[in-house]
Amino acid sequence: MGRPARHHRETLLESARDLSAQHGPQNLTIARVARRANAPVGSIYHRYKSRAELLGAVWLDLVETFQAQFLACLEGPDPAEAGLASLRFSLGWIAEFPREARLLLLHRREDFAADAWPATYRRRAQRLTAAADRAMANYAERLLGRTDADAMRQVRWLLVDLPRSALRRELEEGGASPAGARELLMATCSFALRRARRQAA
Amino acid sequence: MGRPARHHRETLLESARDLSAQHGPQNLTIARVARRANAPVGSIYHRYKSRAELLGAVWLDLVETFQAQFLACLEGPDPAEAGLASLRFSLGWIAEFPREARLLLLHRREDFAADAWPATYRRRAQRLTAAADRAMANYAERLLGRTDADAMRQVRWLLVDLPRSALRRELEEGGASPAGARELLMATCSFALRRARRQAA
DNA sequence: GTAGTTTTAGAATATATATTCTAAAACGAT
DNA sequence: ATCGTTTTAGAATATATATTCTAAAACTAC
Repeated sequence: MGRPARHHRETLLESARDLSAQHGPQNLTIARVARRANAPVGSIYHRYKSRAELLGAVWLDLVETFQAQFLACLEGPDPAEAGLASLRFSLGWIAEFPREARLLLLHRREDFAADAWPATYRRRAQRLTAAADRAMANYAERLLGRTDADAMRQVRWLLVDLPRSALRRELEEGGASPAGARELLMATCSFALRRARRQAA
Repeated sequence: MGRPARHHRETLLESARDLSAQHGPQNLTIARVARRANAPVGSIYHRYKSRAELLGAVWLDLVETFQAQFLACLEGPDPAEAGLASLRFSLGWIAEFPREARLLLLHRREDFAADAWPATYRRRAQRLTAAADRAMANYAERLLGRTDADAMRQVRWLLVDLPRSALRRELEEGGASPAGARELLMATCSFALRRARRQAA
């Protein structure tokens, strides 16, 4: 069976995730991961073919678990209410996993060396965007009754960008938002969703 | 007077700005700037002490000119209307200077090597944030009648983050937003500003 | 023309970091 | 115990890029 492993994929991934959250994925170095995990660099390359693959694993793992739950929120019967549910889910998620949230909200896919990913990772990423596109189109059809470019854009803004703008600041400032700020966010999203639907009708 | 200069601060800065907008400031290399400007690297170091100083000049120039105009929009008599005016200004600005807008919207100050800036640059940056803080506090007082942490947060979200969420997508998708998306943005911001004021009263 | 100055020009150097490589350790099976 | 295998361990290598350095060019003033 060979020499027993002291350093496993999962623990190395955790070190990489923590360090990426702390210093940003661009500044992740293999040497740092090694130091944090008390592992030699050789062991890291034994588990991951390259830095790009390690960073890709961080990103894909995170996005796959987050996105699945996020999109599930959109399935509710009333689209406007479902949109708010997805926002509530996000708020809860970043409270529960602040480190992971930093990674998703404060950095972009390219910061995780996406242009050097192996083919399998590219396929995983494509599946993610395909699933998101499907869900967005489905949601657009239900909220606005159409799925043209304009509709997709509105939906993406309503569900992704608008909430993200508030969550970002929540993270950068540290603690959870005060009551007033959160109320304002919810009310605004609620208004925007209902107005979009009203205009469509 | 010495040998006449073929490469001036300003033209080198332009090259750096264009390349940063195209490939991201993190990926700006001195060699690339040299090639783009048809200048030897020595001439670049003759004008700028370091890569950090060059990137800092890109960022500071941009933010100083943008922020001054942006904050001026907030001076109007009716705070809610002034907030919308600042949004209109931003929309016009990114239509007029799409390359520069990429830099401001898609990247953060740290991406411009802010941690290695010389003291003079740090001071310029401090002046910028001080001016922004003053303007935000002043605006918060006018819109909400208070300037505590909660109020500041709401104002920052209303004036900065919320608009930015839409402008970001506008840039990433290329062309200007379709009519529906822009209407939705304006209506939402208008609602949010007025609701914040209403709640405060 | 000579001296002084600024700028060009790009080669040489330094440094950081990803990646590879060699040797040995630690196990199971025979 | 020996062999085959997996993993550790970290030194050696490769590469990219910022920065420095030396020489010369191109001007002005005298």
